[in-house]
Amino acid sequence: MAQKPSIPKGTRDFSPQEVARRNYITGAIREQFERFGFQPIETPSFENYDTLMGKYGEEGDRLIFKILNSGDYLKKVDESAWSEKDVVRLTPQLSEKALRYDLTVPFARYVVMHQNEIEFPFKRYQIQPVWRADRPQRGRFREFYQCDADVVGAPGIVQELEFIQLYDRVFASLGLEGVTIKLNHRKVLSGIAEVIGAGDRLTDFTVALDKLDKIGRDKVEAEMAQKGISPDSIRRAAPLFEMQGSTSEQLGALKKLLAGSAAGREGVGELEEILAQTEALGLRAATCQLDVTLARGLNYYTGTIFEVAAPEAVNMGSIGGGGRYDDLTGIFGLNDVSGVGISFGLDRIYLVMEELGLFPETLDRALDVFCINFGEEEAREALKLVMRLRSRGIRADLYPNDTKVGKQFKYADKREVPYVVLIGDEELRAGQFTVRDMRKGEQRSYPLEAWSDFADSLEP
RNA sequence: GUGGUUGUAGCUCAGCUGGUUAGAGCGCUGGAUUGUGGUUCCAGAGGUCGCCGGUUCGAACCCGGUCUUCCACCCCA
Repeated sequence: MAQKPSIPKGTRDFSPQEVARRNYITGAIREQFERFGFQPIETPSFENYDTLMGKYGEEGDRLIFKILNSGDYLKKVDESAWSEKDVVRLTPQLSEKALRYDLTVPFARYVVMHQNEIEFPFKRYQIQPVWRADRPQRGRFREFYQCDADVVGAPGIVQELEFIQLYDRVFASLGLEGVTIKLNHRKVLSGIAEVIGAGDRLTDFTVALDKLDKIGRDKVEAEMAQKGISPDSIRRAAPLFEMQGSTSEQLGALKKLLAGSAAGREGVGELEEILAQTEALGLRAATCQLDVTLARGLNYYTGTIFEVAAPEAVNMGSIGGGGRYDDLTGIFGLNDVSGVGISFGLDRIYLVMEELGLFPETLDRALDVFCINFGEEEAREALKLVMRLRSRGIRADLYPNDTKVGKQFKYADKREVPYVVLIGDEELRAGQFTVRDMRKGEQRSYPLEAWSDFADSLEP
């Protein structure tokens, strides 16, 4: 090892403990996904360059990891692009593949490619890593996992209700309380822009509005003005900044503001219905609330928009998000297929759970029974016992060689093994094995042939 | 992509205005205890001070570059 090895910026190794904890989270998510009727699919870690580029906006294109062509990758480069250092023209000549940036676009591609084999409505889930060439921060990595569930071919608001329930059940099963599911509607946003006379500035308007709780009203108004939204429009948007009170009060204010917009009225109507029915169904761990400043993923969402905020006690951005897109597969040539979906951010949920101390201690235990090795003859008997216990589904192991007993115990202690079995020459002569309960510090013996009594005594 | 920040033993961190042999706690190894971990006591090992270059008689410390960490933007899970 000439140099210290390292891993790329924004990537991580995962220890056994971390993998156990990550599996605990994905296990809970997977279980609920399946319980709600979703089926798993997987897609390649890299896609064709053209499949991904242009799907996430200009910012997204910048953050996509491009894969350099193999072989003589300069062969196809055209001279003028090269001499002008024109990156936009050059990149597609150097790269024909790119790393998956999210799970939604590959899913849309999948649906289009397999449309004749799929039963619609198609409910799929997908738990895979994605890559972004972003600058890392806490809870922001260049390689991270998304856990997505989407439905295509299912119009109407039943799916929206289902997704709120799904979010809630996952967080409830993880013991993660206090998360907030924020809800908004693309048509509400475009309706507002329309009625205040900023319909042509929808994106600038919503991007600025999104920052309201972060930078405050004055700065939001300043940003809107700076983006070319007229003072009159900003003045007419005033009710938005003053929205307070109960959900029904907010909905009332929205309805009033949006009276002149058909799309806006439709959006408010859907939100009202979703909120009312969610109220009726009830939630276990999360709360659901209307948030008109929520403006994510404008590039493709066309209906409901979701974002999940971590509990307030934890400083972490969103731990999930999603929404409805009426025509996502349209970009791949399949029109009029409606989709709606949500995503869980595994890596961020991990950080939140760690900070709140929500991981069960039993996750750190990889062995139930551990046998001390006293030598060849004793080890043969121990191995026989180990195999019997394993056949009963008990995680059992034998120390590989007969080093000092103290050292073997220390190893068992570090591994947090609850039961240590001793088969030394004393036990061998008596035809017994001794079990030490490491937590209680008590020991008892069983006849060798009564191993199943011991197995029965272990908690399932 | 912009601005800032961090890096010293396996881990968490000290290290004065630049001064000779870089420290602590925890962990690790051995012993007290050759069939008993988690407590205690004793001893020991372990460091190109992120990396490259510069200033200086002399650099962990100052300067430049680079990598990394974290933070604020941008954006987002």
